[in-house]
Amino acid sequence: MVSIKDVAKHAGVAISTVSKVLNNYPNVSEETKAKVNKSVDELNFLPNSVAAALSSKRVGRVALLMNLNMKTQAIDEIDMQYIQGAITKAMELNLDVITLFSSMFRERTVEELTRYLQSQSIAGIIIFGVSKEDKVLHELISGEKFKCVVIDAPIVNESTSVVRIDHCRAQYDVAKKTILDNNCKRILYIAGKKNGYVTDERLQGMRELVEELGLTMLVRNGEFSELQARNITLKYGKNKDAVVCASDLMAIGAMKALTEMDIFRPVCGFDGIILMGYVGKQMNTVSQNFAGISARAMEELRRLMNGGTGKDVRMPYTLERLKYTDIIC
Amino acid sequence: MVSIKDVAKHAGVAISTVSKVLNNYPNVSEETKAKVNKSVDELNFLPNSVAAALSSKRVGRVALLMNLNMKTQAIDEIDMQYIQGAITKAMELNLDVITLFSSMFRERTVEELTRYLQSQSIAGIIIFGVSKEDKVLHELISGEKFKCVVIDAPIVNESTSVVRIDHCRAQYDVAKKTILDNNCKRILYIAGKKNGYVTDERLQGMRELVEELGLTMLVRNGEFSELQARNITLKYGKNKDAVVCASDLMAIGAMKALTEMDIFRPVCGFDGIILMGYVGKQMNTVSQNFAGISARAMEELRRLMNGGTGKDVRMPYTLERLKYTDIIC
DNA sequence: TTGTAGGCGTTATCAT
DNA sequence: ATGATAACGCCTACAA
Repeated sequence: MVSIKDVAKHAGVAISTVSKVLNNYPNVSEETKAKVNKSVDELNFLPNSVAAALSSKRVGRVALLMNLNMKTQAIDEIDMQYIQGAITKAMELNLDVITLFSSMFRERTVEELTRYLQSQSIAGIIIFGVSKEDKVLHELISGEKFKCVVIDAPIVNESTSVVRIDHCRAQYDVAKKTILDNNCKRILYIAGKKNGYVTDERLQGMRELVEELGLTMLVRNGEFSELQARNITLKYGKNKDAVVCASDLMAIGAMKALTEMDIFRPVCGFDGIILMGYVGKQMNTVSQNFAGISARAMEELRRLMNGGTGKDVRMPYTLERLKYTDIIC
Repeated sequence: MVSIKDVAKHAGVAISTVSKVLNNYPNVSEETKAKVNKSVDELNFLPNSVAAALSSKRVGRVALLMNLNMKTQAIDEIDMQYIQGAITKAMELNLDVITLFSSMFRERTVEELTRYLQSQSIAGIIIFGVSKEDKVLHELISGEKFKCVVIDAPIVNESTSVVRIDHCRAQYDVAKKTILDNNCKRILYIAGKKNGYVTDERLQGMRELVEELGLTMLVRNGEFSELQARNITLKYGKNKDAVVCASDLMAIGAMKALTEMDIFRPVCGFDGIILMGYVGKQMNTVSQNFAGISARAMEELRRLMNGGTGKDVRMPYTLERLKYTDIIC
C-alpha cells in the first residue's frame, strides 16, 4: 500500500510537506504543491483515513443512529433514503460513517453508549426517529459530549442542531387543499403518536386551519398504525366530510375502511412514500425529500464539528397527488 | 478519554501486558489477568477501535456494497434488512463496518475502487445485488485483493464465498404447491432479468417441475418490473392455468392484470416481502430471511479474513402464504 | 517555505 | 510470564 512516505520520497520533499499539500495548508509554494500533486497522481495515492482519524481528533467519525421503532414497510423506505442520503453526502465531505440501529443500543445506559461511541472515535451523530420517551438519547444529546444533528425533534443547544421541514405549515397546506377542493366542513383528523414531536406540530397546523376556515374537527391518535387508522375511520368516518391523516400508512388504513363502508370521503396523507402507489387510489400528501434532508443534516453536522453552534434548519416540502402511474416502473 | 496506558498504570503492569489480556493471548498468568480486568472495569475502559485497526491489519474493516439498481419499494425493504442484519452481526463480532451504495462507485475503475477501499483499511467486502453485467465488481472479486462474500451470485474462489438460498429448489417448491393445489397444466412463468444469476437458477427449478409434472410452460422475462409483469399477464394470461413469478413485485403486477381482466388464476411470488400485504390478496411465496442471510455472510467473511478459503453457503427458506392480516400492525 | 520530531492508541516483536 | 520498544500512517507544533 502506497503511503504518504512514498509520495514524499517520490516528490523529493518531507512527509509533513505532503501532508500540508493534502490538507490545503497555507504557506506552501505553488511549485512544491504541483510537485506533490503530480506524485500523488502517479502513485495513485489515497490517504489512509483510519490513520488520519487516529492522528487528529479534529476530523472525527460520524455515527448514524437509526432509531427504528416500527416494523412496517413504509418506515423501511424512509430509513433507506435517510441512510443513503447521509452516507453519500459524507463521502463527498470525506467523513467516515458508521451506522447503528436502535437494537444495538437498546437497554444500554448513556455512559455505556458514550464510551462505545468514544471508543469508535465518533465526534458527531445524526439521530433519526427520536421520540420524547427516548430518555437515553436525550441524555446523550444534552450531555453535549458529541456534536449532534437531530431529525425532526426540536432540540437545539450549543452543539445540537435540528433539521426538519415545517410540519405545522405542511399539514396545514395539504389539509387545506384537500378540504377546499372538496368543500368539506367536518374533519376527522387521525394524528400520530401521543407525545410525538412531529405529531404535535402537525396537530397545531390543523388547529390553525380549523380556526381559519371555521371547521369542526375530531382528533384521534392513530399511533401511525394502519390498523388503528382503519378502526378510527370505521368508527367516526361516516358523519365526517374528510379524513386527514398524519401519515401515508394511516391514510391507507383510512381508505381501506372507507372502501369497506362503501362511502367516499377525501383522504390525505403525509410523507409521500412510494408504497402509496400500491393501494391503487389517489390522495394528496406531503412529499419530503428524505435523502436530501439527511444530506443536509450531514452538512450541518460538519459545520458543528468545525466549531459552529447549533441551529434550527428548515427544509422545503412539496404537496403531491400520488397515484398508481407515478410509481410504476 | 481513558486509554490502555491508564489501565496499565492503574493495574501496575506494562501496556503490552494489558493488550495481551484484552486480546486473549496465551502466556498470561491468571493473577495478572484478573488484575487487569479489574482495572478495565473500574476505569470503564473500551479499546479504541481506530487505533487497533491502524496498528494491526489483522482486524480489517468491512465494507457493505449495496448495488441497488431499482428504485422500487420492495427493494428498499430487502436492502434495509440486509443492512441491519450485517451491521448487527458485525458489532457482535467486533468488526468495523462502512456502507457504500452503488451510486458512490458507479463509473469508477477497479483500480480507483480498490484504492479507495484500501485507503479505508477495508479487508473484507460483502456485495449485494451483483448482476452478470457488473464488470467492475467482477474484476474486484477476481482480483482477490479483498476477502469477499457475495450474496446470490455463484462466485467462489480462494478468497470469495457465496451465501444464498437454493433458488432452484425454492422456485420448484413454491410453484409445485401452487400448481398442484389448483390442478394446473398450462403455466405462464414470468422470469426476472435476462442473464441474472438468480433468474437462471429459478428458471431451472421451473424446468425440472415442468418435466416432472408433464406441464407446458411459457417463459417471459419481466425484468422484476411490476408493469412488465402486468403487461405479460394481460397478453398471455388468459389461456394459462397459473402465473408463476420470480418476484413478489411481479406477482403483484400479475394479480392486478388478472383483476383487470376479471378472471381468476392462481399466482405465486418470490421473496416474502411485507409489501405483499398491501395488495389485499393472498398468494404463495418463498420467504427468505434477509437479515439472517447477511448476518451469515458477515460470519463467513470473518472466517475468510481469518485465513479460511471460499465456499458456497446455503441458507434455508420457507414457503408462505401471505395475506393482509399477517402484516397489519 | 520546508523539514524535524513527537504523538495519537494499539499491536507485535523481542529481550528479559 | 512480563515489559520495553518499534511500528502502523498521518498530523502538527516548532525549528531551521
